[in-house]
Amino acid sequence: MITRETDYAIRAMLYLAHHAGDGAISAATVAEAMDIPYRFLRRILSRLVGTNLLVSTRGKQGGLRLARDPEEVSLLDVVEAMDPEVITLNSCVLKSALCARSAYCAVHDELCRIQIYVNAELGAISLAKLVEHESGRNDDLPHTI
Amino acid sequence: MITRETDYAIRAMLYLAHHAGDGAISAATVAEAMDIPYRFLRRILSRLVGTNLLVSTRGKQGGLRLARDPEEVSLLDVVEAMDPEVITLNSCVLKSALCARSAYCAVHDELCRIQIYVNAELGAISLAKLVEHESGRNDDLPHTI
DNA sequence: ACTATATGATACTATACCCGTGTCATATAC
DNA sequence: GTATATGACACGGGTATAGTATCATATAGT
Repeated sequence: MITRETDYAIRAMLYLAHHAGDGAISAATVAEAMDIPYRFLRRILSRLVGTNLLVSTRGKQGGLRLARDPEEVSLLDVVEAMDPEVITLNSCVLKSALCARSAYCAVHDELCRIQIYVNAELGAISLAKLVEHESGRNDDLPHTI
Repeated sequence: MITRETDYAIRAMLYLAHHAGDGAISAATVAEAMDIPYRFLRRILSRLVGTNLLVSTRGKQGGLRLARDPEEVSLLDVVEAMDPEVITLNSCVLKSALCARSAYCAVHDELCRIQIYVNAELGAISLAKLVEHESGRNDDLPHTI
């Protein structure tokens, strides 16, 4: 399950992707535009900086910007940055040691197969693709990116 | 994320599928065989009865049995019985009303697409298939179904 | 140099969910 | 009648989620 924290992270990344090339953008600006609690967002952005998805500059005129081109950042990157365990279907998929029976467990095999597909799909969705989709449909609507 | 409760439910269903035709099996037997805390399992089985996946008979010689053939019960059935929100990738996938921007949200669209695939996959995995896989590989191993 | 503006790093709280337990009532086979 | 089984709740500890609060630090512009 994608938590709200991760959801906010995606929104923030999308906003920054949409404004890539505009220089550094402050957390306050992102919070306002994306309707995310400021202090909560601060911690999220901090994490995204720590995982090298964002680059920050301090002080006046400072802020955040994407560390890579929007084409080079996937939804999976963002999700994994926020939660190393990703959207894991079942914990036994992640740590097979958790389940004594995992070596012989058919359920485990099936879940792993599905999990691999999900991760591949998320990895194939770039921020650029998402931004393109959104702006193509509703440039003038309120509260859109 | 599949919770441990759901995981137990799957294990229990698999055990009962494997012993389909053997008559009613008590919760105590399932708990012992599948290494699930008895009282916890009781509540889980109660839920599976309530959602018509299991049929129970009370009293001596009573217990649980599958309400349908193992071929007719999917992993999705079990997961949905335990948690109506299933393995939902994101809550906005389920209740679009949660997110004001969902109508124009590309992320929402992509997640829905993946979610549909996941559900279809889970729906295509029957208990019979799982039991067949397991027993084909390790009939003599300890702690297997 | 000073100040306003920006992030960095923690620590804190309240709520909710997860996992498991405990108790008592009720039905039924022998 | 009694042992055996499920039915229906209520309770509690631990942990994660969602959000807040505070202070330190860096920097652009005056």
